[in-house]
Amino acid sequence: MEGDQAASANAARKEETQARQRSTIGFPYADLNTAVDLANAIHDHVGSGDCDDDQLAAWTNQSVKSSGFRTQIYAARMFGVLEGEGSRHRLSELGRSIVDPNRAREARAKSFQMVPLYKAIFDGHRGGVIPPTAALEREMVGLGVAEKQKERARQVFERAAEQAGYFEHGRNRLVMPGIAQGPSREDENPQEELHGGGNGSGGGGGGKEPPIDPIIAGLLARLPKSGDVWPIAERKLWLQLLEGSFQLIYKDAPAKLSPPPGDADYRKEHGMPPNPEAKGSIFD
DNA sequence: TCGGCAACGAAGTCCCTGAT
DNA sequence: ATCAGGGACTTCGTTGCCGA
Repeated sequence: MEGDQAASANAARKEETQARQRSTIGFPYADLNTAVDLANAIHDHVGSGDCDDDQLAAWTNQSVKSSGFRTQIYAARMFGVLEGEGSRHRLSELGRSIVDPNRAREARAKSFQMVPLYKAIFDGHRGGVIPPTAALEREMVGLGVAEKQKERARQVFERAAEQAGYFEHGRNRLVMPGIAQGPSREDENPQEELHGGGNGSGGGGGGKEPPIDPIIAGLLARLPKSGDVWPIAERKLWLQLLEGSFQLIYKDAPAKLSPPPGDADYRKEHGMPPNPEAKGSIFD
């Protein structure tokens, strides 16, 4: 009996474990101000030198073992403010800028875009209006945030955007704060500059528009090679994500100019031959 | 000496709860 | 509803042991 109970407990536990989802895109669980606080603590005590967990925890009145402290360290590294190996920490170049009142504004703006999730959202809504809460959370899930973390991710995102100055033109608009734009390479891709580069598909911020939106690039990167096995269900999911991304990235034509024609209507209107394969949606 | 494997610890992540 | 913090869990890299 006890064996049965243990077995069912194990089964339940396994089920629970399988339900547990991990995010596939990086985002911090603590906001930008938290990262700046850690940076200030290091700057105040050792300047550009390094310190260890114990010291940093003591300076910020925390316990090394608390998960809160670890979350903050992780966030500070993700914002590109701190760097180091293991339990040693020091200010990164960006961290040194962020504790300098003359450069803090620019550094905060750059830090915000060090986070892959935030950069993807920023690039996806450049010059446009960000969607309301529920839609924004859905978008985050689409970008790789775990379903159960979407709310927390959105909350931290909003705080960080506020703290980095991206909401200066209203909370529904993500606008890079006005800073003197130099020709430096760091402006074009701060993430590569400070982390020795990722694998490139998400890059392309800064002055120029990227040739392909990072969201689309991310989806393309997940496309299996020709000849690989790719189940129908997964293909549909991929196409749905692509469709959602298009809605997110591209503006629709003004209603007056473009009534929503069906494929047949559209072809007729534009003098094209009828599509022999037309059977409704691409998802059919 | 080398390769396989298990144990262990650190880092990263998720979830829950109490406070505001 | 949101925030803050702690506990618990998963993942991954390292280390040590053992047999070939």
